[in-house]
Amino acid sequence: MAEGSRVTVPSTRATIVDVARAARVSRQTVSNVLNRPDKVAPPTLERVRAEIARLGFTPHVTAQQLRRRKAAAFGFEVNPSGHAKMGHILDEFLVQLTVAAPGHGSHVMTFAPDPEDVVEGYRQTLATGLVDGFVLADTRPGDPRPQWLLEHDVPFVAFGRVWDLPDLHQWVDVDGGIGVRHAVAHLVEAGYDRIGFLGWPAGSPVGDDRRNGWLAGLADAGRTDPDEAEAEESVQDLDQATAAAERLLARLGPGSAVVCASDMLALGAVRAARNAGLALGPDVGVVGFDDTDVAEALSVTSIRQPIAEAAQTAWRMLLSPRSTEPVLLVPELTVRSSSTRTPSSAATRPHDTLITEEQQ
Amino acid sequence: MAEGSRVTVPSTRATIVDVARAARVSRQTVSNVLNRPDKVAPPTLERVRAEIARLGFTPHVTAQQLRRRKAAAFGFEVNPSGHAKMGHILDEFLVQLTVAAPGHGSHVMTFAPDPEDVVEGYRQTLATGLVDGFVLADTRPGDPRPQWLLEHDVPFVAFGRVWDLPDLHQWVDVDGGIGVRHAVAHLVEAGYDRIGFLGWPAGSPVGDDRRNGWLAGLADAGRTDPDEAEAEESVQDLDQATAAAERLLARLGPGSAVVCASDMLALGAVRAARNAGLALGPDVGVVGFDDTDVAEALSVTSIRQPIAEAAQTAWRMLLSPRSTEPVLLVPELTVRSSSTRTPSSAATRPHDTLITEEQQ
DNA sequence: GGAACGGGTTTGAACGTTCCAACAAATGCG
DNA sequence: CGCATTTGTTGGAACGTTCAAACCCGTTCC
Repeated sequence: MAEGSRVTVPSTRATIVDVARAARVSRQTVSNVLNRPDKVAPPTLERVRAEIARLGFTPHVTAQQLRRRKAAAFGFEVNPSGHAKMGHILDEFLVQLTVAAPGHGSHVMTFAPDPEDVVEGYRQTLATGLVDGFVLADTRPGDPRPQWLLEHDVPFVAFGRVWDLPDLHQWVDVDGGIGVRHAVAHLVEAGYDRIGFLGWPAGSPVGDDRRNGWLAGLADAGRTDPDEAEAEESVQDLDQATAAAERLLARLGPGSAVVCASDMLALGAVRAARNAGLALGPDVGVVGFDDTDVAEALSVTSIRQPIAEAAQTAWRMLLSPRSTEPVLLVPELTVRSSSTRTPSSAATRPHDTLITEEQQ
Repeated sequence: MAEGSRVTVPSTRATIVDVARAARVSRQTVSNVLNRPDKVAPPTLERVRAEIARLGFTPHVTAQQLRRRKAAAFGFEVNPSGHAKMGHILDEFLVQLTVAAPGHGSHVMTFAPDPEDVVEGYRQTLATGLVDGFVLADTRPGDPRPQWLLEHDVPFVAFGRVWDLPDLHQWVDVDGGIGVRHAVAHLVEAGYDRIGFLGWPAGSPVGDDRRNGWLAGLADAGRTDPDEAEAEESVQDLDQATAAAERLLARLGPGSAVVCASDMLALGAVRAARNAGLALGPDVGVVGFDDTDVAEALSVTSIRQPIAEAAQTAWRMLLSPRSTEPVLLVPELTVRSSSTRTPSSAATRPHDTLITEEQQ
């Protein structure tokens, strides 16, 4: 073993053997220091740790992956066309997943979908041994991925409900319905008379969820017969959304408010209010969804999904036994001037702990 | 696919030795089939390939990484707070980087910044052996990362100019200036009289770049004395942006147009036009930057950065020798009704190849 | 006082692949 | 025809780590 004679040139990274030699112990003891410190005698422990620090040794994760036969990494499929789909919620989710990863001793590997077959990208990625499993996002009814992963015994967790498999509990989602419900309560408390809903046509699970939250919110406030609602096909067609919001506001009358299923729809509502010569906040209340930069720029109150918490929950589920329950997180309301009736009440902070006000 | 049909118990994945045994050759020959097919006799090649297909063998990348002493993966630092900074350009860049990765035989690993020290996250990530280098984004003057990576001989490429190291050519960026310049030309051609600029205060490299593009565009059109410009501090404060746009439009007079340094500023310009009772397109032209969903929703013409191409270029630079030149990509203009003076000319497609019209 | 125990440490082997040197057979050359 | 060269293939070793079992030695137990 004359390999490490040249002490001066640290051209190559320090390995566990280098540390072992320096601390006058065997490789395995160094390994134990790192992985089972309780099994090592205190003096030895200290000596080895000193050498680790001195040599700046960091374990070679690739070698660990090979020997341990697990990657401690999970794959996340990015969607190249998803630009307009779920806003940028999924981008933020990926970021938060990455941020939370080290805390769970893991990593995130992104990969692109196979254009041919949905599951093929997953099969390939898994076969490389670079990941132990996957974090799914953008789950939808008819999604073949959960079924396939279950069949092949691949660990995974979904961000979004897994609609087709009621027995599968490995998912986190944000309870949009309760978010809207709280928004309605907030608008009632703020003093708006009637509270309408601007959403998407019935049929989409997410959209229906939010609409039901609106109905529940009205029921909470003792409104037995629902206020008006309008539905828009496209999130992008702002002109139609604006027109729908105009009709909605006309029917609701002055002093009313509109809860929207997205910030883009809220932008339509804001334009409708302007067109009708109504002041945003004092004359008409507007609440959006997702708390995007648009809502921030327009100073529109918006329902914010707790993405960081969702990412944490995802890791917890991934790394814990299958017995977990699904988790529905409660979104928070970022209150801005669009839901403030009077200038004086702008300073009044709601006491509901679920509602936070943005600090400027 | 009878890939792993129950010939034997396929509980464990097929390895290169399994293939070798089945094809009655040595491991090394199988390895050669995969890596240097030219060195293998045709009959053998065919036989081994058949077995590879039959057994559904995929090389274990982790083992390759260890033996080859390279990961064929690059790290990308995600920014948890960057939500509002560069729009969602960086999110899209990460996606496109991931999409292009397999074409270059590589992968992308995301990692979070170390809160303490900027380069520490890079040091750590590199030490694990999980990546060979990095793709930097969001470079700014004074950025310590390029210097450190150079000193430690770590391969990297930057998306965004590397300001402090003029001799470093390992970067791709989008030429915002020429994008604005083309936008000005487009507006001139569309028949707008005076063309203003709504941007950020002087001092930011990106903002100055775009403003200079505006000036260059005016010069192209033979305007020796520049039209009016306004600068806004914050991209988010839409009310101030709107007010600035109102002043700008008032000074420019009817039939003029405004080029904006961001889509959010363009939103301010759109509001200003509405407030002034001017029709967007016929009465006043507006062009935004980044072609976000806001621009799409408002039907605002916007300058789109060629992110997919930037990602491709980044990979090319990473995997080629250091001798490459830096690359400045030319953005495209997505033309919408906000820069169309007359209804008839809406159908007219500009002949400039750099300008594309969105197909609906 | 020998056997059983147990904490602490070491050694051999393995994870799945590629590098490297060696080798056998076929080919070229003088 | 003998020898050098090429072509195709092979086996040993190594990448850096952890698993599994063995080992050493001081205690405890009957």
